[in-house]
Amino acid sequence: MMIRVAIVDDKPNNRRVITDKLGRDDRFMVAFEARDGEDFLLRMKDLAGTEYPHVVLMDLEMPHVDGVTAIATASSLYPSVSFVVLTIFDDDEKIFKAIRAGACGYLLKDESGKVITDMLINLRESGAGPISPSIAYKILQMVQQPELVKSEKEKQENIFLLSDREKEILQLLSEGLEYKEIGSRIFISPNTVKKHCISIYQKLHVSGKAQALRIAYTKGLI
Amino acid sequence: MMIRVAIVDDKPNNRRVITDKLGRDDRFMVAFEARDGEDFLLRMKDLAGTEYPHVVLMDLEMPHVDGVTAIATASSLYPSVSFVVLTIFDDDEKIFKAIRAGACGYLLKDESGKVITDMLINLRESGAGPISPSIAYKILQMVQQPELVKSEKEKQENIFLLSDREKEILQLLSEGLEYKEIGSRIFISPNTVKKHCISIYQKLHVSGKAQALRIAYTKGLI
DNA sequence: TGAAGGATACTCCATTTGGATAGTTTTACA
DNA sequence: TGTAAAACTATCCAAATGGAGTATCCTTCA
Repeated sequence: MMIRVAIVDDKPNNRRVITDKLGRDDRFMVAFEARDGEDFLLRMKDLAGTEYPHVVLMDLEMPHVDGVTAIATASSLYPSVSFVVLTIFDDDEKIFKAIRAGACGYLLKDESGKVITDMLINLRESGAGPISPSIAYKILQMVQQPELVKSEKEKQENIFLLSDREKEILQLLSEGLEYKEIGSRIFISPNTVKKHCISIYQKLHVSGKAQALRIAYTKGLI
Repeated sequence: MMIRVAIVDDKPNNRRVITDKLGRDDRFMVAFEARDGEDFLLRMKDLAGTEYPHVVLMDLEMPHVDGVTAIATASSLYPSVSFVVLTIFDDDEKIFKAIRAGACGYLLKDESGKVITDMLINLRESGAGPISPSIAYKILQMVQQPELVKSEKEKQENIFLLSDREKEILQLLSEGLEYKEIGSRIFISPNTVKKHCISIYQKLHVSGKAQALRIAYTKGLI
């Protein structure tokens, strides 16, 4: 059975390129094209359940109703339809919003025709949504650090007026090295390492390794 | 420059297969092999920073110390090293745990040699971790169902199987208190505090306060 | 030119820590 | 109710740590 595909993109040229890529493969047929999210939702309303596309290739930035909104609406109304983002945008926020809206795949437009068709066939056979490798890695990072997006915690590296050497020692200290290990790593005497450590503790107004490391971690010194 | 790869798998035959796959490509060299997580952590300790592998291909189910624990420990201790899971397991929980532990990629063993080498080259060039397509889709679903991720989020804190008492001690240790101070704070003997600390170090597979605190901070244990 | 601060190196000393070993009590669970 | 796990206590020893003091060499800057 042929896979019915709908294409939603505001650029006629983009739609034509995708249609051509799929047209060379007789496992696909383009059910319809839409120029934006609103157009897509209206066309879906006119279809009977048996005419729904299996897959919708959806651009993101479009007039009237954008891709994320269209996916959020349509994935609820038509749960049997798979929504795959096909766009040039690869920033974290768009990826995140599209997935949360209900996209089951995310492809970049620079993927080759064969990669796209292969992944769509696989979607049909195994249910696994198609995802471009670079997008997959960004999604992995979202799982890795859920509250990451508030990046850019200002490194106040110099409020304690540590010298370069002292910052270097502090870094090595945080890696769990002992005086003698640090010494041999940067070619100075363990005694000197200790002297640096004591200076660091004084500048940080702490007494001991653990407290110094606490400040280092929480203030972003390392 | 060649990419140094370490291979961690308890089956000698698996290690040989991977070594062979990489051996045909002169962009790679196998830095060392290890038979389990414990073996891997011990071998890493003996290396100088310049000898660290760029990438570690890690199986998950292994005796002594499993892959997730090894990644959790080593990704804190050696932040410059990339950890890629290479396994036959594709169940959600293993994937989730490995990613949260610090894996930057997840490959299935049935990937061809070329796919693996291509993705490792790409990791080197773009920093994007290699992810098998079917795994990528499962990760996407994790983002889609945040409550699932959230309920398992607490497990992150327990991948090292610290007891409540040990977590309490670790918390106090991070505040820079000494054994006797911790003891009087929670009304136990300093000797007991020390015993707990040593147990913590064993469970975290580290030797010393600084390394334990590093893992505690970077893995969100405190 | 001379003061100030950084980096280096050393000594002496008391304290803290890591590691091993060997127990007892308490708690949890099957 | 028995057993396993966790929590607690204790002691010994070698190593690492922190604290203080002293000293030389170098660069920077007023």
